[in-house]
Amino acid sequence: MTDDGVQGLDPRQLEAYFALMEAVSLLQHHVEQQLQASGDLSYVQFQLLARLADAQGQLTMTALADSVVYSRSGLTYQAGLMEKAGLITRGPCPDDERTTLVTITEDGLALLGRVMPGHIQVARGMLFDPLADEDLSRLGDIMVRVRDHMRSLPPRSAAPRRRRQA
Amino acid sequence: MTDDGVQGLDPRQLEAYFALMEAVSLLQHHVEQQLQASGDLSYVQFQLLARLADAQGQLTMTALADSVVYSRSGLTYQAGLMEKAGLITRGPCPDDERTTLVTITEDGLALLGRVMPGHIQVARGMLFDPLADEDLSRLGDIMVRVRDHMRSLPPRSAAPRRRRQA
DNA sequence: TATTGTTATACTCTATAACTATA
DNA sequence: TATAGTTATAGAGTATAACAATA
Repeated sequence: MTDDGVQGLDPRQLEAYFALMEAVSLLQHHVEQQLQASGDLSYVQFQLLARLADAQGQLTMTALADSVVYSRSGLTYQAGLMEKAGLITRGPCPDDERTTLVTITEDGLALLGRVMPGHIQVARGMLFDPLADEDLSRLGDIMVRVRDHMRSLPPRSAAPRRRRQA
Repeated sequence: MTDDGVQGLDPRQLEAYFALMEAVSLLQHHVEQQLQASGDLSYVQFQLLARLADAQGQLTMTALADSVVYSRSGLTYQAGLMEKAGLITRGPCPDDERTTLVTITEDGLALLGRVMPGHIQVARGMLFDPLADEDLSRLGDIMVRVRDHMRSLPPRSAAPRRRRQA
């Protein structure tokens, strides 16, 4: 809270932060190109497929939007595209008539499987190659902890700003 | 998912990779909101200002575009906005008449300084808080190495796709 | 001929607000 | 009244290609 360096962050911290942001930016760029080339998928769409696969194939729109940090209308847009492409289907939910259940199709799963190898190869070439095995363990351990911490912070698809007048 | 590892990446590597991507996505989101709120800046614009400041205030358009991984036309667009906002100026280069030199203004530097504390605070709250000092050193060390490796890979503003017939 | 930068254009993505329907 | 999802819309951002000027 005092101010040595920029607001109490020492140069070591600053460097770590900026290196992280830059590295991931570069990685994202390449990954996006790979996904586009190999499966005509944007990164968001890839994420959506991955989440669905990870959740036994089904999620509600809201759950899906939350899991990718996304507005619901944005998800509706993407879901429209992906449904048209045959990667997912949308259907009613037996428990709650308001809810839409998104289901990944066979084609969606197949595409995910087809795209994954190249995706991973990019990650390996850019991220893992320059790291020793030990580094990787540490990085994994650290980032899992960080991610879980971040997840525990308040989300955002829920109430961007309303909820202030009854 | 299918198993026996996805293409030779063991689950540990996969988890590290996805945790990294998700954490940085979340971080980016919050940082963007902070920049917007505190300085009416997009993250790209923040990066541009930071690069310029880091380079003693001046860079050519191409150098700037490269340093942010950006198309030159995209940079022209952003530079237009930022010039209009008084954050940078563009002028001729004495050495090479083709080149445009981008210079950060006093206002640009001031804005960068004004925005930085909050920016860092977000990074601290989301990234550094859950980490021990030791973790931070490791993360910094690792990511600097990774970033430098990535930088050493072929860039991209130079020749997007042409250069295939001489 | 190659390179720097700009322009024109077309398109994708994203979010906000208004709306429908259920709970 | 609150929530799930969609729609309409408007705006920001990005890239590609064509272009002008200089090297």
